[in-house]
Amino acid sequence: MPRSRVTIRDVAAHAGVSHQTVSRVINNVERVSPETRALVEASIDELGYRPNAIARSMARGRTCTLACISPNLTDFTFASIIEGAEAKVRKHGYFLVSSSAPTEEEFSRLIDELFTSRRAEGVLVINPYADGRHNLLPSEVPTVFVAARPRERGTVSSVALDDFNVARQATQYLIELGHHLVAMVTGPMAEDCSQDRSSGYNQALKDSGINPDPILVINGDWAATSGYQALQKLFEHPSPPSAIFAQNDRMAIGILRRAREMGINVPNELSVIGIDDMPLSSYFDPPLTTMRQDPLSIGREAARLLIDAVEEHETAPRHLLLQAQLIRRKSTGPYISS
Amino acid sequence: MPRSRVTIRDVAAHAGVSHQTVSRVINNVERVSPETRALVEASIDELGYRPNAIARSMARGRTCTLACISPNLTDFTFASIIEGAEAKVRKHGYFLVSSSAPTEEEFSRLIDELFTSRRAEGVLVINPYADGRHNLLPSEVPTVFVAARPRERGTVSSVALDDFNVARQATQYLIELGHHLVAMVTGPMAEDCSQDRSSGYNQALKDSGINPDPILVINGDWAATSGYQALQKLFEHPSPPSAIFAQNDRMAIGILRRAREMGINVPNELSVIGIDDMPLSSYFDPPLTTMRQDPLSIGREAARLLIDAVEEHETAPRHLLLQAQLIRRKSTGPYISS
DNA sequence: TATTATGATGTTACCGGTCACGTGACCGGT
DNA sequence: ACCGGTCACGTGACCGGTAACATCATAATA
Repeated sequence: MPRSRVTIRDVAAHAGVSHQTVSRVINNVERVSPETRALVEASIDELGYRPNAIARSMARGRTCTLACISPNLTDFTFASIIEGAEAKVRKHGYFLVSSSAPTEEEFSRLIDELFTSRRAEGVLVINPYADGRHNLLPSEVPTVFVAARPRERGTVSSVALDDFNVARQATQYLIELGHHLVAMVTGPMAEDCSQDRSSGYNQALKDSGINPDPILVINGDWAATSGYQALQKLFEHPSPPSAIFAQNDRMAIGILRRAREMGINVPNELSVIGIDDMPLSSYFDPPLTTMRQDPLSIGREAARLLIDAVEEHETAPRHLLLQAQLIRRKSTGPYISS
Repeated sequence: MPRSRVTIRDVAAHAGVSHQTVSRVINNVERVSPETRALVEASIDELGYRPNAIARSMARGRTCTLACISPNLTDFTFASIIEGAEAKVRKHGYFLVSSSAPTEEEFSRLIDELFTSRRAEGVLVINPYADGRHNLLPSEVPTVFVAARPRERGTVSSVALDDFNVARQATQYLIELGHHLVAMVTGPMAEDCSQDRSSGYNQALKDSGINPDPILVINGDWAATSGYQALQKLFEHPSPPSAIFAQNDRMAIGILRRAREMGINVPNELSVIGIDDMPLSSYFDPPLTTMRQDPLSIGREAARLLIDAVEEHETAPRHLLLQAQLIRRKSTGPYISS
């Protein structure tokens, strides 16, 4: 790293003005005569001057760096959120440092590294878990939660899928197809998300005058395996469901897999719907009907809220709920009485 | 952002020493007496002092920030590489700014933003494309290429899958199962990766005394659709292959899909192998046999090389090739003559 | 004992910007 | 002609660290 870069004072000397005038030019401050401005700009070009972001951070006390902490970077939904946020953030002149923190302990360490040394100006927390991460945040750091609404703290903004409504629509769709025995496989019930999706499911049933049957609700853990096992359990009953709402696609895929093994025809004997629209979900057998969420938008919106908070355009916490779109594929079909 | 944070001089005043002594303590320089050190450390604790990373960057001329540029952040392989690199980099006290640059133009703009303002000390470029990205890099910036070996420039390090060897193993496996008509679906032939995988395939055939037949090679584009179309084309011939080596899993999935539609039984009538081991590839129908690569390791290794280059432990460019592991699932089986 | 080395610590400048304020030229109004 | 105000620009300090050098007491050496 050569220290030989041209500075504001080099430009000043070359243009025959003071360094402050150069600063004014590069910051587009008015109080500079057109001639001087032109002169300085010529010098800048000639010397190939570029402002040093570090020095600027130092002087202004602003780093133009935002952070994003996610349980991992590989999950398609998380990665899409990050991609959306990164693009948005960069468009506004910031950089995004994205890190993974699977555990609360790592989360805490990361927060420490990022903020006590004053590297980042704000943080976007992707946290589907029902844990205490929000308690680990220094209160003065602008924060936006994604994919989870921190219940107690009304002080930070959040962006999430409208879980209740999306689940309601998914369930409603199955009901409209004529199914009355509609089962559900949930995520971990400790998580807000799973609870809200469950509420949406119940609401849809009630709206259609169907009595929710606890036997038709199986708790899963988002992994495909748990869907696989859930189907097994559901079909041990004398009157198994004719449709299943899986709270995410991975579990839905597990259900499809087990159905194939058990010789259950999807969609003729069983309809399955998920949430997410993972990549290649149209390539499973049968192609999966699902509620497509738009994680890129979630990321973009979250970034917008964060930037607003950092720049204090908007101080009051806001909570955004985004919708999903029903993607009809081959894993769902009208109810056929056996 | 309150400016009210405690600085090195506050600590100095509190401990009754000079700020330089405090600097010595926090940097673990010897020349400090144990008593003074203890005194300063007590003051640090009491005041809750944390060094300001920006000021440090300013003074040292080092930012402790590395960058990673990838075509996107959502592809599972890319995301895993980034996750591996991020963890490694952070363990060494750096931060990683990961950005997506789908086009060369955006790549160029990003490089400009990252380096002309001196924010980043090195860059990790994930670039599977056969384009001119390496020409857009300032030559003095430490760089590591991932997932592509820049052909001309021997000056930057690289980490990649050993495409040749992995493809050879995949093909060899099919041959060992008794197949002689082994087809291949390639990636875009402009890319090194596709070429090397093709060479590996040819080598495996030659090793077994099988004459490569150009009719059995179809060019794809990595997308599932191209595998889908490839199968169609391959089975238009009077003597279709009994096995297909797809250069990635997505195309293999497309092949499986089309095979199902055409009533071709996999693996009895057709064996299919891919490369990658995508998530859920065991949930397709049938579960996909594939060569599992370890993108986390690729990321880690790339980060290691980059840090070495930045810290000049190692100046000569190095080129790492990682291996993959055969994962036997249900999409491949012994050759059964029809 | 005088001299020199050495370790512990303080002083001052510096990194490359920004900020607050100072200064002189020029303007219009009385 | 005098005065206050605005405009264009310069001066010096400052952000919070680090680096180079100075200083001073003490220990080792001649």
